[in-house]
Amino acid sequence: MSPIPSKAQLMELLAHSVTTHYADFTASAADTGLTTSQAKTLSVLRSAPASMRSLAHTLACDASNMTGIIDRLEKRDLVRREVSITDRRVKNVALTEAGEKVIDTIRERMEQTQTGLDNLSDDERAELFRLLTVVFPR
Amino acid sequence: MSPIPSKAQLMELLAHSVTTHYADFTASAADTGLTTSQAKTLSVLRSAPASMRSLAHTLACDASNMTGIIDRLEKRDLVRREVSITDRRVKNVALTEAGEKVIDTIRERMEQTQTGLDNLSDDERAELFRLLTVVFPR
DNA sequence: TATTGTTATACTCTATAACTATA
DNA sequence: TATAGTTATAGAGTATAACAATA
Repeated sequence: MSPIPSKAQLMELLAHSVTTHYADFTASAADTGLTTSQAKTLSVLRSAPASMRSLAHTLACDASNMTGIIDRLEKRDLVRREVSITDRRVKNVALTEAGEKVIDTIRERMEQTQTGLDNLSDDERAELFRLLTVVFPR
Repeated sequence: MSPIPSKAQLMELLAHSVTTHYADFTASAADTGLTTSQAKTLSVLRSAPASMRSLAHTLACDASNMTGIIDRLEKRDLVRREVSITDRRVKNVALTEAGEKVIDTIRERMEQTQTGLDNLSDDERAELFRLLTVVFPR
């Protein structure tokens, strides 16, 4: 039997995993000339457009920060602002086609880079998925 | 049997775990008036003093960044610079007693915050530890 | 009155390049 | 000459506070 790791040991390993994963994502984003925050924003928008306010909430930053981030993405034609029809105060941010391509490219690189997952069997993947869901419930 | 998650699903969950863990650490650090980079630096120094150069390497940032980070920590008496005896170009950075207290406090809060780990049995902890080691080898 | 987005401000992090003092 | 640390610089992220437009 393998020894039972202490909470501290698991935290340390998780922190290491976090750092590794984070570094991979940052590197993939940097390859396309994007910062981490910009890439995260595109990633959130990949599933659906979102208002400035909800973007700030999802990315866990102040709403005032989104203005600059979206400004820079819009300047590169990766996103566009659209005034909401139902509430003219709201601006919905949507990916352009170029924006979709960029985030898809980053995601593909991530899949190729993170080869550690390829070391797991199907059963092990399912188990890791389950355990992480327990530790980090959504 | 549980369904086998796709690589993309696992990546997404890992990203979520990353974000959660990162947010917890950032919040714990902020409670003591520290930024993430500052808290990480204290964490690295908790085990042993280190030169500016090796700190930059460990924290994966340019050496020039360490000057400012250590300046701010030193201004608050959390660390101190000591010129190396063997090589007078080198400055070893060490935690002060106050610095030790601060990082220990942050770590204690992290342990209390991350209750998700408490949801796992001993066997599950051991298995999560093993799987993460395979995915993120050191 | 409350909310959405923006602006202004100040601080921190980040990389690059040039500098100094040592080796 | 090579290396360790610093400085100068510029761009980006961050929070706070105040503001205009809209609800």
